[in-house]
Amino acid sequence: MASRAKATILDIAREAGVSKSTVSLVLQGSGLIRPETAVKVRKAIEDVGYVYNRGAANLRKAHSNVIGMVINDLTNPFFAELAVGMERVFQSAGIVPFIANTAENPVRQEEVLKSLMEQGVAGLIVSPARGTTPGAFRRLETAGVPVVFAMRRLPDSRIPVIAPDNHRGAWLAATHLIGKGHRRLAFFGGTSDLVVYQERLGGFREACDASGIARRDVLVVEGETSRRGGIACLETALALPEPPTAALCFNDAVAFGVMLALRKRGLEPGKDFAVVGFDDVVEAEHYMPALTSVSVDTPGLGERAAHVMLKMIQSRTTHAEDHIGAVNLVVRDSCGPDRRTQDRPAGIGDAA
Amino acid sequence: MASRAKATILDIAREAGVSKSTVSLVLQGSGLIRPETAVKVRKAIEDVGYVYNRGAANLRKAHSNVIGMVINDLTNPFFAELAVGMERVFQSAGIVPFIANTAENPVRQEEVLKSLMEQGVAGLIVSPARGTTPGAFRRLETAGVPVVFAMRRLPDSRIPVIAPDNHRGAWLAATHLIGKGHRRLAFFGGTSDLVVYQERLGGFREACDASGIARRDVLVVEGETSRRGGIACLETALALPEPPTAALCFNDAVAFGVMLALRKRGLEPGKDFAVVGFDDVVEAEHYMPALTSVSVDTPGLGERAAHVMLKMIQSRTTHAEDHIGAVNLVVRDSCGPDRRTQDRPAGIGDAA
DNA sequence: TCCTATAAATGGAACGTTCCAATAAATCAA
DNA sequence: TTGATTTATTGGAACGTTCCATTTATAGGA
Repeated sequence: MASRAKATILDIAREAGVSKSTVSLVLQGSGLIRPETAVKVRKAIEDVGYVYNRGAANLRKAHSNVIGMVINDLTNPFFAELAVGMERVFQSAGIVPFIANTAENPVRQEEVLKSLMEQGVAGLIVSPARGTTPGAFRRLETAGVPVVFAMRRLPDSRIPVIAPDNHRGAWLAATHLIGKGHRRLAFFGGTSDLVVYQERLGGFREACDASGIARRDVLVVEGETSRRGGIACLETALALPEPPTAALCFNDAVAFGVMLALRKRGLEPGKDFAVVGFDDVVEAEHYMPALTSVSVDTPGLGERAAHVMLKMIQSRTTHAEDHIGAVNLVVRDSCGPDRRTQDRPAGIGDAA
Repeated sequence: MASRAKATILDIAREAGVSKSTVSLVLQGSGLIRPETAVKVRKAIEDVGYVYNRGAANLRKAHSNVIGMVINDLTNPFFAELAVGMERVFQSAGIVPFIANTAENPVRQEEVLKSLMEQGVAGLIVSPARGTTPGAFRRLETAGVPVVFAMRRLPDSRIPVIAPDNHRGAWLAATHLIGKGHRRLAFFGGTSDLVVYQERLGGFREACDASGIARRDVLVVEGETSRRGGIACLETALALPEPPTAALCFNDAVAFGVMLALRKRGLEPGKDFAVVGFDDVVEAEHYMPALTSVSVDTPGLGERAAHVMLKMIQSRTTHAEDHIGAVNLVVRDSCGPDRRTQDRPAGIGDAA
């Protein structure tokens, strides 16, 4: 029924009896056209079922209004929370961010970035996949497209980063565990090729060292940053002759896996083994037992990243300051005291 | 450092000493050009740091290669699973789907659809937000853009739908509950403006009627399709003089909320109150207790939707057959028998 | 040798928009 | 009235590609 060939501004112009330039002006909301003319044009736009062709417009205009969001794991609810924060600020700027998933695969990431660039994005917010090569963002840089890293960073790059204070978060968590009387600790999940991993492990180690925990009493098990990874980590740890009694997990997904694996073995998370997560996703509060976790204000970081992006686009620069978000430990039920401490009658102020 | 103005095929042509047409041919992988020439051109492409301008190309070409995916709730892991299925098939077709979130907001959805259309998408896979007006997709239709609905449908539209057999799934779940001896049942969550809701509630009702459960013994509580909605539903139900002993929930998120609220009241899900979910997201298996849920093969539906989309684009049609996916009930630990039945010594084959 | 067939490469028009410079119409100052 | 100024509107060139119709080079057949 509808006219087959799609309508252009020329069709609108004919319909409204004005020139294409006038239509263009109306489309851009220019104040130069007479209100009555604008009304007439807008009516014609409706009548012909016009769809604006942004591709054509971008041919002339300097900037598009598309912002891409490249994330490494869509199934991790953490990133959904991050995305929601960003969307809040982009929405009020009249921008619709497009989300693309790389599924932690650098090759896929390459494709995604290429596709986004070809689309002419105005900017990119990226949480790089693990194993991303240093040169992966070279092209973006030479093209002058503003890029912001969220949550993760690349070893030597000059791209601005929005991330939580990983070092401090891990330090907080470890200190808490030690304060509960634990003396053999573990760090579960993640891989050393991630900068975040280094930071979190660093904070963890620092707290252990400061409290005089011997190096041989801290166990580090690398693994996938997922529930499955957590399960695997716990299995490895408990197979050891002298297993740890508490663990800080790389993120909440890992922690959930650990709790699951504990249950499968008939152990009670929090009582028989203490576990702390990282990120504090909304599920953490609702788990059984509720997960103690390092809260990073995820939507807040998303908002911040979006703001930085907007500012970069506006000032047509490709640089910006890093932003390290404050963290704090949310203590819930997943980490009680060390069993050995617990066996003795515990007095008030029973410190480690 | 990099040449400021971005390179075009003309720059490549100059660099390689050929015509722009030749470059274009190489870009499209045409077999018409001599291999040595192709190599020369490809080198030039690298040298000038060229980025393909898809907007310009789409001006001439009939179809773009962008497919949009519009989902109503990014934070529901269910949709992440759906997206993952789709991505699998699109990836092998060399397509990067762009995901956009509407957050269950029809106004936002309007913006998202508009933006995607302006971008010149080749097709759209949509899970419409609740409260979507019937005319919301009119524009898409007149523009001849292929659209597929996933999971949700609109009352009177002719747009093809990929969805699970909601009626049967709910029927299965209700029958299971009744078989466990429950006589006062509830349906929690969702709102009647959703077609899916009608279908699921319909299957539920049918099973109740068939088993001779009186209408006044089935309670229907509408609510948000989220954890929070589930909490609210349970509160309402338990405030009643004769509360139900079991509930089928609109989806797993609601079920999680219900279990949570039960715990808060000191009740044990599965023992004191039976709950069944819908969708069977991966978390269901890992919950405490593990959630009995209607499995719909989410990634499979995603794949199917993507295939249908691809076929529609290829055959440049805007119609396709609906696809109703098989479902089955995965029985786990969240629904034991009715307490009253349980109080009596239960014999083998203790049927309802 | 010339003609024809095939292979490879090319120029130019078109796609739908924006933006500049130019025009036309309306208003004002003298 | 005339010229200057302001307000609305407009034609045309440009943006970076594709694709058609040509041209040019290469080879084969007589």
